[in-house]
Amino acid sequence: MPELPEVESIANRLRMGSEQHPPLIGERILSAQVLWQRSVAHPSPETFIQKLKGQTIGDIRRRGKFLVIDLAGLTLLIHLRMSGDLWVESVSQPIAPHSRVCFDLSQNLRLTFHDPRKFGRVWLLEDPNEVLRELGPEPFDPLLNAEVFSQRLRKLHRQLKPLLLDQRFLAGLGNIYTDEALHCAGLHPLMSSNQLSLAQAARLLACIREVLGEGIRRNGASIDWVYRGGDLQNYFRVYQRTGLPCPRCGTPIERITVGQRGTHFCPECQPLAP
DNA sequence: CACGAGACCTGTTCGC
DNA sequence: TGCGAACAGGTCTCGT
Repeated sequence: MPELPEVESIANRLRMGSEQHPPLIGERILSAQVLWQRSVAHPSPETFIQKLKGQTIGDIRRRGKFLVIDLAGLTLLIHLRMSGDLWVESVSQPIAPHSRVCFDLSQNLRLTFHDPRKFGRVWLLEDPNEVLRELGPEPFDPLLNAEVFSQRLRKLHRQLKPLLLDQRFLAGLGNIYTDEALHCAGLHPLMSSNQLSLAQAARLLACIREVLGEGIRRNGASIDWVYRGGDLQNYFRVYQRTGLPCPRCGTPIERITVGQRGTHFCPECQPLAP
């Protein structure tokens, strides 16, 4: 589910608080419960529960699609994958179905990792880089300029869509924002990365930042029963718009499957060079 | 190295 | 109405 803008929105809400709950910074973890064992990637659920007890929440931030929660000498990483979300509830509430890991906090608060599809994972690590070092650069990293991006694209021979989804190449893009960025840049999802000119690479990078920035401003996208909060879904240009007119030229949007992912594009604005 | 398929999971929507 | 198929914001692993 959540891509960079959704994870950033969630991290911001947990850190700053909202109308529903106070900021979680400084909250003490009184106890943790693991309701689905495989949701804890590391360490064992028993050790996870034992080490978390009495910890205090430091900063809460985002790296790629990971939520990063600093504790004292330990870091809690959470990846929401397809259907994960984080809820802040009262400890007096019954535990909702599909809750996988619960953290009971001071002030009668409970942080719940809710994940119907069970794909999400949490890690408790002394060194978060054990997991995070595999990630590519952040899309907004100022060191990632057009020249650097162009060279990274050019030294690989990969289709643009699967490449942009590869978190080792760039951290944070998922299916929605990749389709939107490729449409913005006028590039076909099957185009080979080594064929991009410097100008095309520069445009693609600018478009990635534009669509992610719009997603962050709108607090992400909310689709179906998963994740509520943002409203970017009302502004999609191609994603889930198969057969509807391209907002730029009016040609019906097409849907193909690339790397087993639904892929939406405008055949007029995003031609595939021979 | 690059790509495709299968696995991991549950819930919703679509087509007959 | 019922029921199976298709689909869903992600990632890993294996085979070619």
